[in-house]
Amino acid sequence: MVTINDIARKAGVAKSTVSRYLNNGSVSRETRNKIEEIIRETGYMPNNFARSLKAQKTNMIGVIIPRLSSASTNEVLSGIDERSRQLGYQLIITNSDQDSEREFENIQTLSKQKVEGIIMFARELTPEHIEAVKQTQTPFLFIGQRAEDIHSIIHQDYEAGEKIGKYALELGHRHFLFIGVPEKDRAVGVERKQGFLDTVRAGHGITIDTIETDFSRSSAYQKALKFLPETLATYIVCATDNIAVAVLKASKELGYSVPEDFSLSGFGGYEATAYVSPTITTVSYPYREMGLESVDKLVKLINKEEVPHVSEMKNELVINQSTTFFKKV
Amino acid sequence: MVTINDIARKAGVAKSTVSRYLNNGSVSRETRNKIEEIIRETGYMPNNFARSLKAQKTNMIGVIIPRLSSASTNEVLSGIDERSRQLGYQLIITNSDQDSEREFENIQTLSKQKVEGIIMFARELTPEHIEAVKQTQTPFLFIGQRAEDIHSIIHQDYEAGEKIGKYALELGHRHFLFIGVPEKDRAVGVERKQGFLDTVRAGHGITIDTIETDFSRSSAYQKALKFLPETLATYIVCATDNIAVAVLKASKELGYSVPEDFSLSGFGGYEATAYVSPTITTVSYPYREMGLESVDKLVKLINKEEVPHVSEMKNELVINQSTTFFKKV
DNA sequence: TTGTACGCGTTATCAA
DNA sequence: TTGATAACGCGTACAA
Repeated sequence: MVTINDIARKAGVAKSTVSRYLNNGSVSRETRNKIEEIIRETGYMPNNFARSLKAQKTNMIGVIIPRLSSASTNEVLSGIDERSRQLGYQLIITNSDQDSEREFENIQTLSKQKVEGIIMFARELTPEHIEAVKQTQTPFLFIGQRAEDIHSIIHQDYEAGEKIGKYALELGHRHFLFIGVPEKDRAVGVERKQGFLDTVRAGHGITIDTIETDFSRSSAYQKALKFLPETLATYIVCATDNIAVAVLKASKELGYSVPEDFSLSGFGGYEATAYVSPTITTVSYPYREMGLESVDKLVKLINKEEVPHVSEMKNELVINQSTTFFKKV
Repeated sequence: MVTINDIARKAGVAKSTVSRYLNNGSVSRETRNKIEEIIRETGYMPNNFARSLKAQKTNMIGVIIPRLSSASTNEVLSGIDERSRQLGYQLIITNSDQDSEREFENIQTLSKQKVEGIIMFARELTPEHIEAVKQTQTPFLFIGQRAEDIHSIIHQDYEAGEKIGKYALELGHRHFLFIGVPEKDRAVGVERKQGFLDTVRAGHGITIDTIETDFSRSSAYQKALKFLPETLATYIVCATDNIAVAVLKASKELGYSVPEDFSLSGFGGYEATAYVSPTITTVSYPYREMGLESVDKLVKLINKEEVPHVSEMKNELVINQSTTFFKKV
């Protein structure tokens, strides 16, 4: 490897001079030219580790994501990438494969890398998670789940549930089926659902059935093949767009038509909802903006500025073709 | 920051002893216990930079991707993540936003980080790219595009095109429309297309029209709204699954039914092709395996082992509902 | 088993 | 403007 020493020797100057050239640039024209030439010749590149070691700063931000193949995650990630780049931070993205053990590991790894801050996409939040984060001295930000004592940035999931509930009632529906996910995920499994339930429960003559699945399309599809023929619901609320896409698929397979036989909606606002037929009514979440904001917030944390414990991102009902007025049958 | 020196002082031993404990572990029971306790108390974590600086090894692999929101990219990435984890490498993922300048930047950045090897998802490959890579002393691997002088791992795109061509001919089709992408992307824009063209051209009474779009769904959708009413083709070949999904969407919008009015196929084998109706015939690419193999190959490069310049990944025709026999109209 | 001393590549301080 | 030197945190000969 070619080091600053090599450059100095070949240029016939002290390495401190080369260093000065590299940073301030305040050197004489003559030596500057000489150094520039040697650097070009040798293809020298400063060693970031030595630099970080000295400067006690890495300019790196660590990100922990649950999986690499999620549309929403990637949107947020894209926002994180953009903003951190603007701010001169280098990103280290680690994947936990939806496994808590690996989440702990990744927190450790990133701490050892001496990243200046960590952003973690939270799924379920156990006491061990909180503990692991507190151990770390590194500024920390959770995305997606509200956490005690630790800063977080979340969606208004309860409100999103309310929006769908209100909208469905307005359409005249009274018989609902909610396809949810496990409650370990508080944001999606509890709040989103509760917002919906609290809203529709307020009405009269309402029936609400509930089914639980996971975040994968395939599970939702399999389950839908079973429950669709049995349900009396005229409006099916899916906890995510992926689930909605899968249920729609199963509906067609079984010969139902949406929204004639029942209305159907999701949450998220993924691109996929716009490229199926009918297009799916959903609540659009500002994923990219969330990524931008999360970096802003983390950087404030790094700089020890005051920031609110929880930041909430607003969302928006998007009405598409998959929902329509209740028709008496 | 708590360093190995602090631990040593508090434990009343030399830092070399602590270091030995950290690495070999060969210390007396007594000191071991003492050190362990102090480390637990202080939450000490070794500084990876100092470590890398000393060891001249970072155990990091750099990855350059064109964008964060691509299904195929993420599948490959997932494979890369899995294998590099198994092999004890830490991943640094950087995003180039489909911009050549940023690709060069990222190559630089990763080199400075002293990653041991770089995997880059290639889009278009210019002489500047080749030059930038050669500048770097870092072992380098291109994914997705064949490159002179530089190691690469690619799909059998030409063969994939052949498969679709052969299949379409067998179904009795004679009038084709190929929806392609710019030729800057040699793999998809040239080879995939050429494999198809060379195959169907061999027959008689064939007509082939060609349209060019980009990789986004929205562009393909907009264009499809225009060309679908005009085309006489009975089989539409889309260069990617995303394009196929968009064309299918436009077809429905316009009142056509697939495959009754025309057959339609894509390339890639994305999950999305299975969750639309009709499901889309495609060629399934082994993205995840490609990720695994690319790490294997890069590691061999790092260890200066002999490896073939180009590795090819096989693919497979997947027949779904969007294609059927040609029916005389 | 333990401790001393040095070097990894860089930057910062201070004197020349 | 330049150069000598110390320091960042760690690992490792080598000596004790």
